[in-house]
Amino acid sequence: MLDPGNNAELPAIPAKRYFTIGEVSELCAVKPHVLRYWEQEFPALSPVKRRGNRRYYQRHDVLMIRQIRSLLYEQGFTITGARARLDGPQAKAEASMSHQIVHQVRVELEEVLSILRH
Amino acid sequence: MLDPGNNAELPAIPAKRYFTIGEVSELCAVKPHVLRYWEQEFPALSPVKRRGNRRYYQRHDVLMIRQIRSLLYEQGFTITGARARLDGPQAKAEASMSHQIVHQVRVELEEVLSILRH
DNA sequence: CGAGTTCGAATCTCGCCGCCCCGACCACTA
DNA sequence: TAGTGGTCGGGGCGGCGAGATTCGAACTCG
Repeated sequence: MLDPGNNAELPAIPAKRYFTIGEVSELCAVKPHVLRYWEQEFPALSPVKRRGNRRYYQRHDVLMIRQIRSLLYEQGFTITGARARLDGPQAKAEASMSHQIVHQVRVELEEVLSILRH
Repeated sequence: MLDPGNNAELPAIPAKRYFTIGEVSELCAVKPHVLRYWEQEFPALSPVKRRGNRRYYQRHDVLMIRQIRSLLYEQGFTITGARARLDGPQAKAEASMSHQIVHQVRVELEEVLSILRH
C-alpha cells in the first residue's frame, strides 16, 4: 500500500542539524502555535530545549510532524486517533473491516453447523 | 483469536431480512438519533423506507454501520475522514478482498449443499 | 544595541458531533 | 378499536476538540 505519511508538495528538509520553530513551521506548513499545541498532545514529539526554553527541532522531529500533519489534515484522523496510530500497530485497525464481515459469516456458519448436527 | 479494538463485543446479527432502527441500535450499540444523523453524513447508508417513512435496515446496512462505528469510535477518524475512507481506494481494496473470501466460502457451501441434497 | 523571534499562559472562537425534547404517526397485541 | 410502545422529523442546545489570538517578557543574532 501507499506510504501514509507522504505529504505532497512540502519542501525538502535542508541539510542542517537543528531547526527553529519558525523554520519547522515553514517546512511543514503548520503554524508555530499549533506546533506547540501538538507538543502537548503527542508525547513522542519533544524537541530539545536550550537556553531560554527555546525549541530546537531535529530531522526526526520534522518527519514526525509531517506524519502527524498527514494524519490530521489529509487522512482525517482526530488527534486521539492519530496518537493511537502513531504508537500502535495500525494493522490492527486495518484488518477490522474485513474481519467484521468474515466474523459475521463465521457466526452464521456455526449456526448452520449446529443445525446440521441433528 | 480475538482482534483487539474490533467490534468483537457486538452480538451476532440475527437471521432475518429487515431490522428496525431500535434493533439496529442494539446490534451496533449506537443510539437511534445517531443512526439518523449518520444517515445524513454517509450517503452510502440508506435503509429502505416504507409506510410512514420508517427505516428498514438490511444486513449490509448493519455491517456498514458497524464499520462506521469502528472508524469513528475505535480508530479515531472524524466523520469526514471516515467518509473518505469508506469510498476511497482503501475500502475498495478491502471490500473486494472480503468479497473474494465470502465468494469462495459460498462456492464451497453450495458444493456441500449439493451433496446434502442426495 | 535593536529588530525580529520565541516563550508560556490565558482567553477566545468555531464547527463537529451529537443530545434532548416535541407532538404526530405507526405497528402490534388483545 | 383502543391501548401501548416504538418511530418519525425538526428545532434548539451544547460540550468539547482543535486550534487562533493576544500578551508582556525573554531571548538571538547581526
